[in-house]
Amino acid sequence: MNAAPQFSTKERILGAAEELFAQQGFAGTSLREVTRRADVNIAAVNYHFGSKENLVNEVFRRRMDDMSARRLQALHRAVARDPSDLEGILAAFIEPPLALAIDRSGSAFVRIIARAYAEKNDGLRRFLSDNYGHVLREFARAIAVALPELDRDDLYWRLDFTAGALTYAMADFGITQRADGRSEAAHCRDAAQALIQFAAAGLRAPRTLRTDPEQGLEKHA
Amino acid sequence: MNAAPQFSTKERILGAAEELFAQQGFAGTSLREVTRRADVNIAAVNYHFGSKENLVNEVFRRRMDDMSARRLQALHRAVARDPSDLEGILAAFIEPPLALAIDRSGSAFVRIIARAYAEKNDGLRRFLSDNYGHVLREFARAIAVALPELDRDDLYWRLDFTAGALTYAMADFGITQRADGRSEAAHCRDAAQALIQFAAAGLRAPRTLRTDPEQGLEKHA
DNA sequence: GTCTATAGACCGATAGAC
DNA sequence: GTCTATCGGTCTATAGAC
Repeated sequence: MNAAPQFSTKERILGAAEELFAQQGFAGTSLREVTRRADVNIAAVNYHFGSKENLVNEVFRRRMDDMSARRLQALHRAVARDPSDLEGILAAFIEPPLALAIDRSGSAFVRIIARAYAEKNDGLRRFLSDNYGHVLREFARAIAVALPELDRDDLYWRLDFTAGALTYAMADFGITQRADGRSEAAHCRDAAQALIQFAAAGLRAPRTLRTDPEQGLEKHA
Repeated sequence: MNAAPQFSTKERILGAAEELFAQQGFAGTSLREVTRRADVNIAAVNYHFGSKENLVNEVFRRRMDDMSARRLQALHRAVARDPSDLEGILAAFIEPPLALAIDRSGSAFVRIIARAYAEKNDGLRRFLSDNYGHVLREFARAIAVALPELDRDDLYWRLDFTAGALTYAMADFGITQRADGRSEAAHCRDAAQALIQFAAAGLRAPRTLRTDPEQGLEKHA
């Protein structure tokens, strides 16, 4: 279960931190646990990363840079092929993170992403928004081109819904369980296919009618 | 910012815990912070709740019982009116939590739900599944009746996606910001309307075609 | 770069007086 | 039911030897 010893101290710390953060969250994981699993001295983490917060950021950077590049590359390929191919755009958004989930080395990371969204007030969220917000904005632009009739508010809402569904599916929450005969890889492909189908239909839905500001949800208690 | 002093010690602890858990997570919040904000003695939390874990459970129970009852009541009303009214079923699922988000007293709680889904390995998840899992199963049954053509796997996937989108929207992650002129209540109604429209279209999408197990997502590195 | 040792603070939980 | 005081343990971070 421990990180392989042929990697550098720094790499071993990153790997151990990724697994533990995925299992227990950031606040719920101590540096002592991390260094114990990585089989390095407790002082090494401060030598290599300076602080726990910076270690968290570096755990993200190691995977996110690659994942964002894969998403944008797939997006540009899909748009060059056919700018109105909504399914192609969605596949570019959805498949790279789910492909990462197949790897043993990346499966912990996708659960970390879900945790990051729940840890709302951290510097981590600013770090993610600053460093990777442009990816989401580029997808929003491509979808606006593919669906020119789509209302701007609906576009943003629905892109958020898609991201939420993806995050949720990646973290394998929920009631859908992998069938016994189906491999992990096949399960992820099923998820990607199902989500592309679901999100494409949702994005193509008729414009949402806004209710009168006076009425609507009943406020209770 | 502190809880009003006319409430009992127990209520004040619950209220303070709810706000802090929403902001900082469960592991990230200490009982000392909770009792400081509630303006009660540190020993009171163990007297009234026994342990931190049990306090977490009670924070949930206080809101979840009511929310689940509202969801099921709305579901039964919608199904009695028209068993094929998918939008009505979805409204029964989506509106009670978003209505809770409007209340000042409940807005922290909806963010806690998102945290609960991210805190994967706790007893909390078992607690939620044991106590409230039947609600989700009842919605699955109603949707299966409303959409008899819908494939069983697709139903479960798409219900998960809807729950993920709802969780994400409630916690106001994502890029959709409330417009300056729009009230919090109107914003929540917008979210509910947009999500019902999105999820209904997604659920009505054609059956997802499963790929051949041999091909699919490229496994990388 | 890696170690030991420790500072300085905070944690959850409890005992026991009132 | 509420308080003070405290136990035994944890934590992040750092100083300084090697």
